Amino acid sequence: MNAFYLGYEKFYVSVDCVCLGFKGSTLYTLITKRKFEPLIGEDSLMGGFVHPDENLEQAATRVVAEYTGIEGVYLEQVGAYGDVGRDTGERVISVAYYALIDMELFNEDLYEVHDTRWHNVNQINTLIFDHRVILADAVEILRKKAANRPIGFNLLPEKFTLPQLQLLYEAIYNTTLDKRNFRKKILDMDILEKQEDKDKSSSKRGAFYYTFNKKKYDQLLQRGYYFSL
Amino acid sequence: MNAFYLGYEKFYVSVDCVCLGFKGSTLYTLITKRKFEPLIGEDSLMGGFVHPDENLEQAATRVVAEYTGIEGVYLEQVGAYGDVGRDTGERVISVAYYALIDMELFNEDLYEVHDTRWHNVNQINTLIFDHRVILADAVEILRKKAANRPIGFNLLPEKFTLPQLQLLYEAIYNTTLDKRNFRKKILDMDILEKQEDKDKSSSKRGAFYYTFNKKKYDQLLQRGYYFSL
DNA sequence: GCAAAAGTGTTAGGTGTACACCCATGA
DNA sequence: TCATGGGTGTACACCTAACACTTTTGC
Repeated sequence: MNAFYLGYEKFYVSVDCVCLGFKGSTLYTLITKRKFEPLIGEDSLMGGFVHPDENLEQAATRVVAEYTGIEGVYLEQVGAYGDVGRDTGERVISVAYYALIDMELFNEDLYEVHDTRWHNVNQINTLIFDHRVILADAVEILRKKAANRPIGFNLLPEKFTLPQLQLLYEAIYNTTLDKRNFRKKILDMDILEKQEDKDKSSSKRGAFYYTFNKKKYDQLLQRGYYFSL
Repeated sequence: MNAFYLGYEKFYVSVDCVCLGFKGSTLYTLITKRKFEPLIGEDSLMGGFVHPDENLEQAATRVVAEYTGIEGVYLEQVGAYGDVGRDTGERVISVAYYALIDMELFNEDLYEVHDTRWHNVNQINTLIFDHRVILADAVEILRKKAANRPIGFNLLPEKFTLPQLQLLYEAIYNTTLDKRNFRKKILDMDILEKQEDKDKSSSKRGAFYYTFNKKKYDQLLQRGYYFSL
């Protein structure tokens, strides 16, 4: 116990998690109804207080698992939010993370348990406190990151098609991309494995499945290869 | 007072500041000797505990002013660091910022007051706790940011020369740049104002001074102009 | 007059972008 | 057989990167 520290105030510290998912051609984020006062019942990001025995990222992992049923998701820190009046109940300093969720793994039983729903990222209205800012910052960081690192795969099932992947990037960047240019670029990176089978759910002809080859990706990274989409 | 919050633990929250400066052709960072136990006397970033009545950025501004004598520096958040054992005294969650300092404004009286010194960023050895990681992360973020936003000017005096500016970018990216290409690119952005007078300190011929035109820069930003260096 | 840094244009190669048609299949 | 989405190659414009010589001036 160090005497020096004693003169200073302590704070509640929480983590707030932006859970992002992708389905069809739109990006979704999970929103829950706040369970306690103040602002009980209002739309909110998933949050929780940090425990004394866990790191920040562990806390975020715990919260995401609690609300989605998925362990070990891809997490990235968005930043710390500590304005004096941001939480209208008490002074709470929050560390925000975004999580990339494969929506196929989401446990739908939890919809009721926590009163959650997936919302189109571009159609979010009011959220409590500064959660809209956190959401906007998270999406912004995802955009930048996705432009140099192939992290989008975390939003897709293990097997996905190129049209699906393109729709994902179009949703992230909120734009449209040229099919031929997109395919050329992504295939030239040599980090995808073409599968034998096809997804026939969205067309008669069917689109070949691909998988992300993380081993190849890591090798290329080490050789200083620069990815950009 | 909300009953719900009461069940949770509170934490010490500090800010740690990476003060970056530039002189000659090298990037410097300010390092201080820690003033209290544990690890008293060891090399450390500038830090301080957050006060109940201030935001995180205000805390960082306060700490930077305390150690440099400069108010209102350019600040950017690096992230939150909260591993359980990171501070070997108590559990402290730290929010890190980097500050871009015009070294000409630095108050040298403070060298003694706080036992500080400027060190070449590339020649930092051991720092306490996770401060080396914080420093590395800060420089990394600066590099990325400097590539799309002309923030380097915050490291230079109001009037600077193009050779100086080039040396700055070479220091940030740790590389060498072609003089003609660099000048063309930066002048084409149309955010610099050529002055009448020259800096004769580094050559007989002298190099023209320039100033950064923030108004023009903001206009271009609003028009969606994309900067990149 | 010479040393030392400031300043100045052009070209080739590569990268990004625009663009249109055929293919496979189920209904 | 036709409607629907999957899959493929090329040409041009632009941007990046490489490169060498002249100018100024204090000593």
